[in-house]
Amino acid sequence: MIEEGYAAVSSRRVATGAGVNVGLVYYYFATMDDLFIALFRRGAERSLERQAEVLSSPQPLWGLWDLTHQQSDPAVTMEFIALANHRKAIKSEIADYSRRFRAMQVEVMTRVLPGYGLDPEQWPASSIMVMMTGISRFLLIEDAFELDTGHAETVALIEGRIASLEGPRGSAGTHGATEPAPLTF
Amino acid sequence: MIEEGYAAVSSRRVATGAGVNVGLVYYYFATMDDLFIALFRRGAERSLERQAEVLSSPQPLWGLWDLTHQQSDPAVTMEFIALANHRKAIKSEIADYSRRFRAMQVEVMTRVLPGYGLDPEQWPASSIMVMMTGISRFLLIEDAFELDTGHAETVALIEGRIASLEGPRGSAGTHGATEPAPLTF
DNA sequence: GTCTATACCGAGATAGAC
DNA sequence: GTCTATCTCGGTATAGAC
Repeated sequence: MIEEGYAAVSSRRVATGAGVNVGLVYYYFATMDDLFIALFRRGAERSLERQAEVLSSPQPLWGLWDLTHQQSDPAVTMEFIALANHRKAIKSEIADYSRRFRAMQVEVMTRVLPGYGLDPEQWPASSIMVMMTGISRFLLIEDAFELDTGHAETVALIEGRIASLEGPRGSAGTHGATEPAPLTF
Repeated sequence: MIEEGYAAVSSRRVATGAGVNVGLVYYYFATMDDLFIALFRRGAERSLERQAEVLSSPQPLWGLWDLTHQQSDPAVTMEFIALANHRKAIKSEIADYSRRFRAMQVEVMTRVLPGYGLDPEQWPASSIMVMMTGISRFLLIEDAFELDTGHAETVALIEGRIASLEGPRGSAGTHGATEPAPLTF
């Protein structure tokens, strides 16, 4: 899927890769869509766990930011999104999990951000999450195309804001900046 | 391609859709990749023209922001990105055009943003473009999945910043805010 | 330039033996 | 559970007549 795209994932190739017969693939997964959904679900569950971990850390913003840059292979994500464009079952599966990811983020951030001196009226937790996620995903996609115009500057800018809110990366406990950070995310 | 994904685009179906014979498709496009590249190029050229237009308007920030929300069908974009993951020729085609889009944006913004009172050290034009593009693309993708948590808030936030720099949407000439806008993008 | 005809392959999926 | 065998379809691509 990563190397050749979802269209290259066939029952025959899965069988061969597993050292097994084609019929057996259909014994476990009635259709190829079922197989894709099982694959997605397994990955999503793992990611949910990892997100829960970093969100419960002393520096959830740093945790989330770093998580995107490490974990998520943008290629496989793009494949699933493309798949979802024309397979309803997969689309709703992705939508369900995305809601859970977002809900978990917003729940934590709504509690944490005011302590950082961020006015929730001006900087709603949900917006912070949408913007942060959008930007980091976009950076990864561009990376895959070897596009990097403005990337270093953007990373520096975002990480500067995170640091002003949570203190330097890895310095657990020093967050809750003494001088209320400028409201500039 | 939009309805069923790139994998559903076959020489046979293209031929049928065009009311023409399969052989003729291969007469014009030696391989299906050539056809995809031609398709992408045509769309990209049109988009480049539209971008040039809005960038030369009196409110280039508003123009760019609105352009993403109107024009770009995220579905077809996703399909091309997925395609690019495993077809080198398409990948480099997309990369080339992306560089041209970004270069055009940065060129204009580097001239324009200082006049808005934005310090280029703190807010490099390239970063503004990366962030704005990333966020608006992300919003569109989520929309396709009927996810809208935080969307309204984020749009309000971004549009508020644009308005503080360029004045209200559509009010050409009133930009260059009289009171230097707070440096908060 | 457009068509007919065809070669060849791999896809999804099922039946039925073991 | 696992395999063999097979059906049916649609994919890419080409040769060659018109």
